This record gives sequence, structure tokens and C-alpha cells, in this order.
Amino acid sequence: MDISIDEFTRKIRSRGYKLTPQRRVILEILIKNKDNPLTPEGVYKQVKISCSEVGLTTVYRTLELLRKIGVVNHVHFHDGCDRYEINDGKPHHYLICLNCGKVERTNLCFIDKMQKILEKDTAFKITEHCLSFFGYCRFCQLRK
Amino acid sequence: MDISIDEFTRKIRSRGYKLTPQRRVILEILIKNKDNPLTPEGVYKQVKISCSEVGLTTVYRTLELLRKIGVVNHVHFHDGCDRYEINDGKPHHYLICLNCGKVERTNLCFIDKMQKILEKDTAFKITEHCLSFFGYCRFCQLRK
DNA sequence: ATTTTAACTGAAAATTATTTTCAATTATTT
DNA sequence: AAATAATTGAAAATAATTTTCAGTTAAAAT
Repeated sequence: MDISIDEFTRKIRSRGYKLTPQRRVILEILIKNKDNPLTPEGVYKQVKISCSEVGLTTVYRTLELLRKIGVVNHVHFHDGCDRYEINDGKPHHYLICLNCGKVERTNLCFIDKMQKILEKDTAFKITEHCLSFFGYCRFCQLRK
Repeated sequence: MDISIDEFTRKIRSRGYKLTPQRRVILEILIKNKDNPLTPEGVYKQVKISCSEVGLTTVYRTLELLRKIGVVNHVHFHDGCDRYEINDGKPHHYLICLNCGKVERTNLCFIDKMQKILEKDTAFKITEHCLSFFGYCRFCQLRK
């Protein structure tokens, strides 16, 4: 379920948006980091490494645009900043160690089932969700 | 599983913290708003209404302290600020309308089960989680 | 191909949320 | 009642994000 540039181009243009080089570069970086949700600042740093000139403001704007058209998910690690990751259609849940900050990703998921029941029960049309677990990783449990 | 002032006092003192009037007032406000996660600013406004003089800094510090001792949960609605709610031991999941901003709470929960399996699988010790659903409420679905 | 136009960009300024600092105060222990 | 270590709050600092606006550019129209 990975997104291709062609598909992305279609998605962008069909909504009256333009496919700019900046948007392309940002998308590529998110694809390269598919297992690692990035902050806007993080995306910006990687853009700079790949030498392209893209402003931080544009990074913020592009991430929000990508979220709106369903290409990325919004993730929170309770550390004071937003993170974004490519939406590959798979569940994307995290285990965040409150001690060392390590982040593990898990695919285990009851959420789809839960979402369907919720939609029936509440008449909400659910388009996104965000689930993170906080606690202590196996190493920090020993260290404490 | 509601928290009493006595229990709170014990929890605070046993860890070497002091039970100050400010902490008491903030706790009371969180209890009064048990179904409605508040931002630090939101807590601060309510403190002011009830006439008590408590600084915003103290609100921030107290909320973080309460989270550390397990009295409140940390919640995110992807709107740029942190929210806190009393931890009553029950699941606390939200449906947030991306259009009108309405927040519904649901008790439906597979999370406990998921958490147990995750702990076994990953050797993580999970102490908190945060789950929110985003989408469109029944009214906004029609309006769009 | 050229023109047109509405969308887009980026630097700087503004805003908002949160954290730090530090001197004065206060809850609890002795 | 005195000692002490934690706590408070105002102000300053920091960090994340948004807004503004003049100049640029992708894509539609000619």
C-alpha cells in the first residue's frame, strides 16, 4: 500500500493543489522514514542534508496538507511536538519509554474492529486515529 | 475508583511532596471536570473563577506532578496543546470532529486486552496510553 | 508557445505554549 | 517554635507553530 509519486501527483492535482518540487522532496523524505515519525524540524533537517532549499514554513504547510489529503498520519509522543509519518494503510502504534525515550513500533491491532463498532454506535465517520503506549522498556525496568 | 482528598494526600506526602492549597484546588477542578480533559490554560481560568490565586506556572507544574503520580492522564486532541483529565481507572477514549471540534467520549475498549498482549510480546511495562479517533460527527457528515 | 491566474514559497514578524530562573514563602519534620 | 527542604509566582527565556506579504511558479487557458 505504499504511495507512488504518480498516485501522489494525482491526489494533489485533483484537489486543485500544485505539485511543487518542495512537496515532492518532503514526500520522499517521509517515505524514506516510513518507520520513524518525524517532527517538522526533523523533516527540515533532512531536506537540508539532501541539499534542497526548502523553508521551515513550507515544511509545516506541506505536512498539514499531506495530512488533509490522507497521505500522512499525525502522531504524538507527548514530548511537545507534532510528528508525521507516511500512511501505509497498516496500523501504526508506538511504545514510548518514559525513561530512555526509546520508541518501538507495533503492528498488533484491535483498532480496526474497535473503529467499526464505534462508527456503528456513535454515527461518527472516523478518518484517523492516534494510539500510543507509554511506560518502561525492558532495559529501563531493570535500571530503575 | 474516584480519588478522594485523603487518598491524594497520602499519595503526595508518601513521595515527599507537600499538600499545598494550590494543589488541592487544581485537583478539585480536575475532579469537577472528569469528563472533559482540560488544558493548563483551561484549569487556570477555572481556578481564577473560583477566586483562588494560583499562578499559571503552578498549574503547569502541578499537572505534570499529578501525571507522574498517576492521578491524571495526559490526552492529546491534535490541537496544539496538552490536556489532562482525572484518571478514574476507566478507559478514556475520544472521538474528535475535525469539522466542528465536538468531542465525544467513549468507554468501549479493547485496549486492556491489547495492552496485556503487547506487554507479553515486547517486555515493555506499560503505564499509560493515549487513544483518540478523528473524523466527522453525525452532523458534520451531512453539512459537508 | 505564451499569457494568465491562482496557488505557492520563504523570510521575518507575531503568536502561543511551555519551561526556567530566582527570591520570597510555606508545609512539614524535628 | 525553629529548622529545612519543597513550593510558589512573576518575569524572562525558550520552543513550536502560524501569519503576513511581496515575489515566484505550476498549470490552465489562449
